[in-house]
Amino acid sequence: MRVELPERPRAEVDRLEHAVATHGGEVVGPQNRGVGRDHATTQYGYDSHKSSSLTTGEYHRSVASDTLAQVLRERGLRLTAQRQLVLEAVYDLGHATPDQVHCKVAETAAGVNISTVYRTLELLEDIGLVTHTHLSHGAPTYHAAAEEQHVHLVCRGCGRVDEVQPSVLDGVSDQLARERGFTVDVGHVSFFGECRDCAGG
Amino acid sequence: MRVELPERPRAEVDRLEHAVATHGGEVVGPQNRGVGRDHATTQYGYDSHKSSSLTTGEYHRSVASDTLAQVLRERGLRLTAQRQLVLEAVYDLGHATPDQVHCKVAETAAGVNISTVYRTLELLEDIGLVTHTHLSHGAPTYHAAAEEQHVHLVCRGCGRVDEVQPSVLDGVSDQLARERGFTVDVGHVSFFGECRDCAGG
DNA sequence: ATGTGTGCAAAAAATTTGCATGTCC
DNA sequence: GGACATGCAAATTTTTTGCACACAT
Repeated sequence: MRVELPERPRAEVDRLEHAVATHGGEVVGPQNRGVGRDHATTQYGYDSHKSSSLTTGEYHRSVASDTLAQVLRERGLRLTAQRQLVLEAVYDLGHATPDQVHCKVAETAAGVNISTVYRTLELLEDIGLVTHTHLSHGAPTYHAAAEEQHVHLVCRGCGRVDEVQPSVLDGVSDQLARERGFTVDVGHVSFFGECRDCAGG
Repeated sequence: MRVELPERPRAEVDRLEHAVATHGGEVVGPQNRGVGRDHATTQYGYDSHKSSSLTTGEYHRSVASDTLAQVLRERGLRLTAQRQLVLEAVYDLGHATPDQVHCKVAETAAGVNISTVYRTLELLEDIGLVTHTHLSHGAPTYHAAAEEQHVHLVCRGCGRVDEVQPSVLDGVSDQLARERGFTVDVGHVSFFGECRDCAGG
């Protein structure tokens, strides 16, 4: 199922190169470039998926690229294609497990390793660009540490994750602050329940 | 660190026996009872920890025993010492990972297997006696599916989990129901943030 | 040029499953 | 007595880590 890096996808690479604002060489496709397959394992590869409509993902992405580059530079860290791809994936997916992020990234760059995804998610969280929560079951899900915070509505029926303005919590958070001295982090609230569609059934 | 089943702890076993309302034989301490240690692995064992003050845990526990026995019977399932111990552990711990539950159970019955804990937690959740959520980081935490539901206040600073009446959500849940048709499960809400003590620092 | 990041493989941790045996009803 | 649970071990799955090599700066 993996792509062998037959060719580099222009659109994607171009954007990356631009974002990195660097030399004109190869941005991605690291090790063993020319090597056929020395030891059976697949190396870096590309694929030409990725539809480019002007989704909110797109918007976030470009903003993110700048922010990412900037924040990394500040901390003496490096901007790599993998890091950008992981960040984009998180923005695109909205809420995703490390594994889902990996799959998403793999659509574009098949060779990116899962451990890199883990390491990168951790880094991005450190930096403050993404956060992780635990929606419903199992694995942790990562999502953008959006400037505009939102409250999650997780449906137990269909698993959909919807969002609403954190302002719905104004009353509650005031009350909790007053009565308990507890400051609610409204950017990390999830309500579980049943959505309209599932309730109808 | 494991206890070898030198003797059975009276207090605990008594309660179990009573709850099970069964014969007067051994309630716990299954396989290899008399066997010294045939194959290196520790078998069932007991310990005499467990302080018995009248905590809310105690209260929950007795109520739970009845409920558990009853619900199990209804579904043609069996009441076992393991199941009771796991349930008690969940009540006592408040919020705990499968591993923590296992440790707690092990304080009383050292031989209970971790896989039994997993299986039992799943069963208890099925039955509706416990629920699991994902507080802050890492692993899932199980807690009693209390009759009186409550909202969790999880402090990111000290990790403390406080609880408040779900009534604080009345406004929000009404609003969400009206505007989004989303029915909030108020028994499973967690707010993350900073508690009074940590905010002071 | 050089220190950082990545892929890879293996280790560690967490969770699940099959099976033989023991036990609840 | 018979079905159901449990312990145990092994299989899976998820996450972490050590290392050598490549690459961003």
